[in-house]
Amino acid sequence: MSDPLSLTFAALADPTRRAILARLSEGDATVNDIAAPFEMSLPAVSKHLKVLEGAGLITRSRSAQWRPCHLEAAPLKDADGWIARYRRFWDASFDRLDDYLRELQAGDPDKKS
Amino acid sequence: MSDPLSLTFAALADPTRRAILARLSEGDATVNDIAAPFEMSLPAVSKHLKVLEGAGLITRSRSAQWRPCHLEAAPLKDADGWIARYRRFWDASFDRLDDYLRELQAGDPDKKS
DNA sequence: CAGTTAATTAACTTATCGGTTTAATAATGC
DNA sequence: GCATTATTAAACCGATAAGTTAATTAACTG
Repeated sequence: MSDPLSLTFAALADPTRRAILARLSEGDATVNDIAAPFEMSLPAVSKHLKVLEGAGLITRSRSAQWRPCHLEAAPLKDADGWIARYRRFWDASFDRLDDYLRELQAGDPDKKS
Repeated sequence: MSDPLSLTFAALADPTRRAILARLSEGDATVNDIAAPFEMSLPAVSKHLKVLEGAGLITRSRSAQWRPCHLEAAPLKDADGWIARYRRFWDASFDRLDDYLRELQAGDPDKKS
């Protein structure tokens, strides 16, 4: 029933899940590794991972008895795309034209750095 | 109990509330104006507005018996700031240096946060 | 095989969410 | 004062969220 963007924002609306994504931004990790810093049970962390997976923010592979988690940024890109339309409200340098140009750049696969 | 960022993402995790913000991005509006496009009761919309207000995404003033709603983008800026750290994962043109330069550009013009 | 480690599932509790209908508050206009 | 309009509050409901503990699955190891 929930659209992808709602799933993404809902997944991000929890500090534990945001911390998990931050951890994964430094590299893949197993469930136990991910759970270690948190003062909650392993099943609780497992549920958070399920929410993140449901939102497409992580994927899980299998390696023996471990299930390494991997960050998937595509939904974050979509969330960013939604927020981008409001940038002009907080940043004077992003007026409508700038915003349009930025979206062009973001959507263009050629790499001009 | 919820931190501001969680409140913001939770508020965005509903298509009705996102549509309300989109409407307000075109100008202030009263509750009835906001509710008109939706197939739900007025109290339901009023509750959504309360959630948005609780997240700091809107403010409400009073003008006679109307309560015009106004978009407040500051929490969106914070949400964007959180997501920004992941930009390098989906956009090759935003490597760490580009990201740093972007934040400089975004942070300089108005220093009100 | 038995034992250990990794992770998930099941069952349950408590709280919050998103909606409803009905009632109340607040301001305007006659 | 009384009716009308705008908005919120109260009470309620079903579904979902976030956590727990206990049990289960899955894979490795001696």
